[in-house]
Amino acid sequence: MTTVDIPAGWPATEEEARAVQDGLRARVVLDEPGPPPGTGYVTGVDVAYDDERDVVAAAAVVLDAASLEVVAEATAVGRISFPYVPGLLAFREMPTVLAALDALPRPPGLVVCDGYGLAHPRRFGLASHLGVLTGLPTIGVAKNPFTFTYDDPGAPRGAASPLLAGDDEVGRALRTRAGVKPVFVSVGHRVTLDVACAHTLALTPQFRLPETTRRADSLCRRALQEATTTSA
DNA sequence: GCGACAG
DNA sequence: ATCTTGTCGC
Repeated sequence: MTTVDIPAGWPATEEEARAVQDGLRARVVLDEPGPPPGTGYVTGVDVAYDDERDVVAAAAVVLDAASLEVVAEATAVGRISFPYVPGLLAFREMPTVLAALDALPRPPGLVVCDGYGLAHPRRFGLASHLGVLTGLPTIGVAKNPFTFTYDDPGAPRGAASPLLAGDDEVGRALRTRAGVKPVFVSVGHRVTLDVACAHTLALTPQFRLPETTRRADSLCRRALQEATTTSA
């Protein structure tokens, strides 16, 4: 497990953070299909917080895309780098997530984020942000529709409907388990929405949320517990 | 101006 | 995100 410092020059205000998003947004690549689902590696990243102690823990878990077995994992802990502000989540998670990815013993392949990519007030959610900073293909799979609207997809697994920001399709509500609340998929970087949804379905053979985020979620919680329980 | 709002 | 055990149900 590695320890991270907040990068020098990290945005300190909402205004600065929004300016960073506006400056980076043009670097998002949307015309690449992305890695084919079911092959290579897929990595889940997630973060857990202890606001009381100002501690954040991130985890990156690499799965074999075909078997969904864990082949590598890494964690990082640091100080909370930004308050939670809807639309600025990336500034809260990025430094620690980047450190966890760096600590991985092998390339991550496609990265699956817990949150949004293109589906964002300025079309630059944390998945897009992470993709631009790392150059990796990324997607976002969120548990809530945020400020967007959608028609409920049909009940069967695989059913989907557009996630809308006004008239723009910024993502998709995707049913990963029959009769269960859908997840909300959006493109991050270097992946197509169709491919992002295909990956999401490949990663949810049994549960609503992708195996990648389930694995990363439990790992970062353990890392946080350890960092909080252990002295120092 | 007020409320809602990824994690 | 986080506070939080057992319990109802497939």
